[in-house]
Amino acid sequence: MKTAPRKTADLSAQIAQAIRDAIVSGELIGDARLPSEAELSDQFQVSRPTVREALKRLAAQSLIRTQRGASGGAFVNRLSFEDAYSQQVTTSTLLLSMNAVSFDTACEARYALERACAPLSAQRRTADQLATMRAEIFRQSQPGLTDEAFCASDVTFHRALVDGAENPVLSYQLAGAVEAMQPLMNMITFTARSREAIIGLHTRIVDALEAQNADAVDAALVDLEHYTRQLAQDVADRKRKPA
Amino acid sequence: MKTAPRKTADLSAQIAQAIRDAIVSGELIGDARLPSEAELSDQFQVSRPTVREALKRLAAQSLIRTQRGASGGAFVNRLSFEDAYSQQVTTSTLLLSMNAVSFDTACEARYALERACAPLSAQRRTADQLATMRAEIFRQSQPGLTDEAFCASDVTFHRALVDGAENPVLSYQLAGAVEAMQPLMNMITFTARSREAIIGLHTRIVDALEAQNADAVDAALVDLEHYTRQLAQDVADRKRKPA
DNA sequence: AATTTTTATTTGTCTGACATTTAAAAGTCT
DNA sequence: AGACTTTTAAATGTCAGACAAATAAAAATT
Repeated sequence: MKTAPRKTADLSAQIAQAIRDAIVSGELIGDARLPSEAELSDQFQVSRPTVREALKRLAAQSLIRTQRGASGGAFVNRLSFEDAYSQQVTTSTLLLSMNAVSFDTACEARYALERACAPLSAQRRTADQLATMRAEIFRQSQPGLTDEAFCASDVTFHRALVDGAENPVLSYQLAGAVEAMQPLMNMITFTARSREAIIGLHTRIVDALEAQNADAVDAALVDLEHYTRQLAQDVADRKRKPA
Repeated sequence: MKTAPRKTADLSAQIAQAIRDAIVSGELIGDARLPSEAELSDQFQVSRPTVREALKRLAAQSLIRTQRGASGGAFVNRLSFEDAYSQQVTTSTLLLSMNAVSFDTACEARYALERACAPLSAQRRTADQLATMRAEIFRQSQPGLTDEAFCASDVTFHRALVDGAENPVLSYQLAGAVEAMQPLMNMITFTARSREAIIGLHTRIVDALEAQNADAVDAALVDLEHYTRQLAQDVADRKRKPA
């Protein structure tokens, strides 16, 4: 019999967890300096390399940063929205690419979340954000644009839509959903006609936002979702039964 | 003049990034075995401790796992929803606690996202999820429940609501928004009367879900958001001008 | 007083060793 | 031959001690 897996974690993992707990519980406040590696070795009764492995684990999560030199050391990071945002994007991207999430599932999630932002965006969008969106629409209408560039512009457009809600927590949460879709979107080849259709829907969205008409934004997003899923469906069909 | 900050990253960070890129780009596929630490030392021309620090960084992001023993080594992790989920929760929790996000901002984001799930949940919720929600409502009605236990039950209730959408990507994205709010919610003291009101709203939500009435779910969520924000407002007022 | 030099501290990196775990190979017995 | 035990080799985990490099503070110099 194997009595419980006995998951004795590595020392470095244990130490990382102990420090992480201290940070999460507020025992170690932002910008506080941790003891030096030598002191931590003493405290935890392990060697310095082991302590260092623990610290690198925390650094990988943006929980601490390190500085060399006198009065240097490891400091508790005041997690910025940017840091959290980029972590969110890489995690989401990997999750979508490695877990074989269907395009429909990802797409459904993305548009459900985006529609959640729409009413707030319609209410609060700034002139600046409207300008960004119109600029991206213009870019999307340029002939000779690669599919990748079209997708990248699409991401920028939708990020502006999300940012319009003027809620950093929403922007952060949505970052993953929107950007992680990009690799999936890149599998679609956009014909001139489909680009035109998307640009038309984007224009409807901006116009509705400018008019602060939340219902119209929602309706346009619903149409855009359907159209996007239809495009993906066509790609799948064509693959199954090529010309 | 300082020409560009010259952020020469640590060797371990560079190596971690190189391997990360290989994973993200699909060059290293899931469950693939990385070269041994000794081989990596050779390839990157650094010492083994440096390689190990790099590997620990990747392990902290659940990108790899390591196994000791003969045919052991570092393997590319097939990122599971659970892993991504827990990372999402810790990042979100830290972000909310360290960035002094206002209760209103967090609450607005949370309910906006939850309402995004509501229509899908109303359509797809299983009997199992409804039962979970009703069980939590019953637990919430028990007298003598601590505020913390009440909050925890609240989280379980809302997670069931989100899971009802039967979209793992949505569940993953929402995990952070819902669970990260818990520390903020814990600052609220729930009177018998406010608990009763919340339980009433929860019941409205479950009933509407059971009836597959999306609009009614949405309306109940709107009411719940307003009520929650009112409670937080009361706490803030009471603190400013105590009895 | 301002500038330069020195010094001490701390992280970054290396070398080499040993401990521990684990799967596979080799050996042994029935 | 087949099942069991023992040995072995490969890999990660951990340690100790050293030196390099960066950096801020202290000391010395102009």
